[in-house]
Amino acid sequence: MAKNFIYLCEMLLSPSQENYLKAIYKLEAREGIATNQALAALVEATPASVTNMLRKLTDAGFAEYEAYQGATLTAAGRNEAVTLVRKHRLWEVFLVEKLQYDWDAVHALAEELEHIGGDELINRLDAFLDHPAYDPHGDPIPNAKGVVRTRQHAIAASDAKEGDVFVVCGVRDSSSLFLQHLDKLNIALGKAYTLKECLEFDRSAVWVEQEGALTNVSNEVAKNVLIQLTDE
Amino acid sequence: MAKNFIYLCEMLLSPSQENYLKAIYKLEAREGIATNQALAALVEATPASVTNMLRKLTDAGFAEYEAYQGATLTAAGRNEAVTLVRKHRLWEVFLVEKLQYDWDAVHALAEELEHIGGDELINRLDAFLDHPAYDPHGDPIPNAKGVVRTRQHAIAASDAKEGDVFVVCGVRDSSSLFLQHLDKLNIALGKAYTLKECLEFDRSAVWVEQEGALTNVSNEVAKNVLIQLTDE
DNA sequence: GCCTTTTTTTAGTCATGGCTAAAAATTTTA
DNA sequence: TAAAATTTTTAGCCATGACTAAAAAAAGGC
Repeated sequence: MAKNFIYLCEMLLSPSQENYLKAIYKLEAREGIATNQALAALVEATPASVTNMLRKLTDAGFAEYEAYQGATLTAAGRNEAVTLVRKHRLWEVFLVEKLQYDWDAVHALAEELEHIGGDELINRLDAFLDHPAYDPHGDPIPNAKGVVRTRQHAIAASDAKEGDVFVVCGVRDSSSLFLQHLDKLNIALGKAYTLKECLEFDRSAVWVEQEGALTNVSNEVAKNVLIQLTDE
Repeated sequence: MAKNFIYLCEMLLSPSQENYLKAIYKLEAREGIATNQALAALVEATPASVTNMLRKLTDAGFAEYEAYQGATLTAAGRNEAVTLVRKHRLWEVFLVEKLQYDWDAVHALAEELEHIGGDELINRLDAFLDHPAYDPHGDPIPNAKGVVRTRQHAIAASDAKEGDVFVVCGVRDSSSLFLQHLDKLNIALGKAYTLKECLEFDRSAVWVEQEGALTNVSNEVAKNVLIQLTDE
């Protein structure tokens, strides 16, 4: 009877555990493997705390963990992580679209909100927001089944060539500092530009808006802006 | 310098601490004094845990607490508690109005959401919802300054007399069980009725809807339904 | 292949917020 | 007013999730 209970009762994760799963998920995507140290940096804890938590997540069946080999997610763990990403991004859409927050101010709040409630809440929020495909930073929102559609044809703006016509569709850096810098440059998601000129000296570039306004974009900025080339 | 920091840095409360403040607030309103035992029941903990927490809240300046005398809130504590009530009720409005939840299903979620974020978030939510005055259960929502407008002229339906015409404006019991029972009786906030007959035998009553439908309402139900008598 | 450096783990602590069981204080009853 | 019942507190314990400092393991340099 007690054994049955274990099977019937869905495993509950603490917010802290959820953050670790999300961190492993991000690192798997970024560098293939989640080292102890990288995890410590992401969750803002010490490596010792990470070891401790990884053991728990492994015991609970959400991660695979071999000493000195780094962590990977199990199917269950990946599922949790994707759901968290979904929740995070949907709340960001809500905060920007409905509560009129600036795109650079929503991360911390979404980080709190993503731990609330279960599938019911998030699916209702999704419907209320009209099933958005992207969050305010251009990142794709996993659907209710956990499928993440990867952004097609997106490249870093630093890889564009003179004469290219493109639309800004995402950012690599979602920090408030970077996003506010884009605001100052008048660069926003969905805007179209033509790359007028690449300057060899500092690898910066001159972008032309459709209305003719010129923007000088440093290579450091361009590396963190994602674009889609358009046909013409 | 360190001393200044204390003055400048707003005191942060844990979710658990916030729940205690809310509980004291409710008990103060309901019975004037918050006994240790009543608090234990409300926050679902043991009296020993309550003693423990009350000492912390007293040290932090949010409650006054004399051994064996029960707890009261300080101005700071009351302020926190009212803000929590405001957050709770605004989230309930959001869940019912925007996410189409049933009124009997929102309490637990609002209980989680009320601990998220600060004034900025809740004031934006308030504006988004168009500054609602009442939550889905008819309870008044404190404004941004912490002013709670008490419901005027509300009485228990069990105090109505034969021939009285009234509008349902609130409930005393927000449990899912009771609210679903009201659903079955077709009783909802804002609906108008005439009290056709009081039955002496079991103190139940017959209500007539404007469209003529009859509802038999037990005294137990009537005691938990709040109404406003209308002129005619 | 050994020595140094880096990474990870162990061991021991701490704060939070619970718990139980027993003791103490208060209130009620007779 | 004294005994009984209730309420509150104390004392000691537990789990979670952090931390530090030291030990151990792995990786790199030569």
